[in-house]
Amino acid sequence: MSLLPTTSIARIADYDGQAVTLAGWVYNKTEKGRLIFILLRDGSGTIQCVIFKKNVAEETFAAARELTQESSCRITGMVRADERAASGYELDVQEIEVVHLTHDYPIAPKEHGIEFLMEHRHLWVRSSRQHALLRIRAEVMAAAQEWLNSQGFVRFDTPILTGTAAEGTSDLFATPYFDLGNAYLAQTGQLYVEAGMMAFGKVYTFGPTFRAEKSKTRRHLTEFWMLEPEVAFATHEDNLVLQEQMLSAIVQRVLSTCVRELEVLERDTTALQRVQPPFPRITYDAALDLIREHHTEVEGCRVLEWGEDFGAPHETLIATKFDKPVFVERFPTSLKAFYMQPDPARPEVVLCADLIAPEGYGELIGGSQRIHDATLLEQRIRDFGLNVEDYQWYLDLRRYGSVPHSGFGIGLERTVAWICNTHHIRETIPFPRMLYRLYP
RNA sequence: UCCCCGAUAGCUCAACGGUAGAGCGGCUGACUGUUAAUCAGUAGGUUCCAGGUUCGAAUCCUGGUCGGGGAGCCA
Repeated sequence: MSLLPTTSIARIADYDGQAVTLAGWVYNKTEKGRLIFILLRDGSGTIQCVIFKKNVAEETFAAARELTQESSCRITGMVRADERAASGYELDVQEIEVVHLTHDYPIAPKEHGIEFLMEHRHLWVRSSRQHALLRIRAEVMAAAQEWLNSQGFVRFDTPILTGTAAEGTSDLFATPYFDLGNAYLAQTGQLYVEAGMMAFGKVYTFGPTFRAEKSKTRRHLTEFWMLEPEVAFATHEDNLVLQEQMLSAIVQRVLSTCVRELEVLERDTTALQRVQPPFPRITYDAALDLIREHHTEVEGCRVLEWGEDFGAPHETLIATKFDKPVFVERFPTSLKAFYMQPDPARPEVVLCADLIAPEGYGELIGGSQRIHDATLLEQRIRDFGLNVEDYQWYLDLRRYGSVPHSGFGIGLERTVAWICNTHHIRETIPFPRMLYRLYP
């Protein structure tokens, strides 16, 4: 066998005219008698390998003939630029080493139903479209963290097992926890990240969060990833600027580093190129006016009274009125979490904002300035019917060097779904957890 | 939790109360430019489960299971 070091397909252009060894899996194969084409993928890309019977040893041609879809192999050959090749290069094969011969790979190169594909998610992730989506997910995660790090943020990991419901709202997954009763899977790192903020100034937590709600839509998972930055001394205004800068940086980086993936997904990138600060802002009150004026344009979109929350149709309607993500700020206090700071000019609303994505992907970000006064915070905990004893540590943050501060949470899967323009967020995470999906 | 829809070959589907079918995939063969190749041949069935109606049920009825789309809730 060849002694050449293994080369990645992504770097094949560097080896034009040279012999290389590639290691990967057969993505597709076409036999034409004495000529065989093998489309090889190695995770970094795909390349067509060409085998002419008269140009190779008998055992090499025989090996090429027996290769099936998703068989693993090492292929040695000469890299040759070719205009007929989709990637611009082909490999003229000299040797083939079959590593493992696959029989009856379930996912054929044809249309499949979603149930079948979800049941084979562990194999489906090899397919080009899924590969592109998950590659962009990884890039969004890296872009977000590297941008925050460059701005002086420190990653501060918050617990997944918690003793109480953080916000006291949504349904939580419970699990027995030794002699301490139930533990709950975190629905947010919000409260804990505030402790980190008081220690490091600018922090973020990034990890899976869990909601036991029986949501059954294309925008919901029971396990999803959330990135939650928190900044000391930051006002509501500072918070919005941070959000639009971070999201713009993420989108622009994906545009520059994931060109091939966006092509695979057939994403119209002109809409993404517009994602630059500043983003439009409207108040909750202005949003109600907008809904009143245009509600007939979206099915199921009824006029709302002041104090009612938006439904999915309302968010869709608002999104259609702007060509960038749009902030809706200053919601009625009763609609939001207990820890949000009242607007000093209008105590009936809080200094918060939801960022609604264009193209009907719903709320990407929810953020707010937090209450920094211990007395007010304790009062709000009681008003919301929560147990003050559970929040003593959280109140401590306001008793020892309290400062105004703000933060937000951005849903990773919704962000990726929007950037990729994919219909359902279940394709933006390797193994989606949903109401009726716990396997594989 | 509520509303709507579905389950037939490995996959995607047809058969609409009267013999269980096609395409793709698999296998065999032909082919030196295919890339969801083409052509010929071939194998492949507990029609989701349990009852019921009927001379006869994939088809109609009842219950269940599993799944899909949406709402609410949320990110």
